[in-house]
Amino acid sequence: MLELPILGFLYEQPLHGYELKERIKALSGHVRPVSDGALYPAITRLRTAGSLDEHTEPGAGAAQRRVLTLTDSGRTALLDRLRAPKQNEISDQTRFNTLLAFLRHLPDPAEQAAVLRRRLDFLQTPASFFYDEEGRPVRAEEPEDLFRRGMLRVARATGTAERAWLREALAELAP
Amino acid sequence: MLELPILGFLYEQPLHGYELKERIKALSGHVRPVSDGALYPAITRLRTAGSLDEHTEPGAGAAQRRVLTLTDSGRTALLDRLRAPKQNEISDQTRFNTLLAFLRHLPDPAEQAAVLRRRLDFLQTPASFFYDEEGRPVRAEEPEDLFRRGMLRVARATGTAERAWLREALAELAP
DNA sequence: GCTAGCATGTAAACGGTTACATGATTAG
DNA sequence: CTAATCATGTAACCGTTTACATGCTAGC
Repeated sequence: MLELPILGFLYEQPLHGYELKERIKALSGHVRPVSDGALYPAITRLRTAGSLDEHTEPGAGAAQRRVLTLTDSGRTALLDRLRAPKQNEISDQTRFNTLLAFLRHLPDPAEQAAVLRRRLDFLQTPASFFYDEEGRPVRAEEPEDLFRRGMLRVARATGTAERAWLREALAELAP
Repeated sequence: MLELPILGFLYEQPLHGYELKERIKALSGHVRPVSDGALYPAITRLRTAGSLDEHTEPGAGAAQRRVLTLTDSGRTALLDRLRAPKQNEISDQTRFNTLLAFLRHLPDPAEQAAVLRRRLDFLQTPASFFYDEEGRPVRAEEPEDLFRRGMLRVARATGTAERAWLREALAELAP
């Protein structure tokens, strides 16, 4: 989960850990801060895997910076992950957002479109939220309580907006 | 994360593990299945904590069922968690949804409203997604690439729908 | 005879949170 | 002088995923 944004941000330019932390936090609207205990081990993993090179630079006040650069292998790893996301990166709202944030790095518009299409297919499968155990659609007014009606209403609005955007974007990518 | 839906579903009636698994999965629109390796240890934790009693019943085909019943202490634990959610249960979409699914169990409408208000306050704080590092609002057309524009557009639509619902719901709860 | 569904569990590995630890610079 | 920001790290703990393990019943 953390590795994708690390690779994604480093694709554009070398950065050190602290900068990565800022940017990853911004990706969630400054809502989900990245803990050091998650970030630095993730960097170490990627470095061990050969995706990252590092060199130190004097810090702007404070400790030495470990500036991280993406290797060719790291660049390939990023593109592979963007091209072939795992199913939970398609179905999970938050993970899919992370994917979207870096999808522009995929050089081929057809490959970008394929990812969007997977998400659209997922949002269109009726195996979902809006159907009860027997496959009957659940009406917005049906759930017994105020709160479940709210869940349904918000989920519907979100789905509608996202499907509309995905269709437009797909049209733009494959004119 | 798993403990809340377990307590929530058992609040209504005794269930065994397999049934809990089905219901928790349905809560996510059958998208996020619950693994046994998460469910059974979670049940054990809650039983050890005194939130659950269990007795066995013959299964409908196959193994014996361990039917779980909420204790008084478990009932209190659930209500406490609903009354005073942690901040990440307010800010995280998925977690907040889980909260909503069981919020009807809180007996006092004023307490229900307080939870909705926290979510509304969170959605209204401008420390968010839609503002850049200097606090300036980001326009929907501004981001450089198609995909980031999509993220923004969908996030906006979602936020608008949810805020509208929250305001209506709050009006209904405190007439 | 075989597969899908019912039903429960354990163990290893993984990734994340929280807490601990250090230390320099800059703005109030 | 002191708090915030910059900057990096480790260690204990926790919950989840994944894989392994077992076995019965009902329908094809």
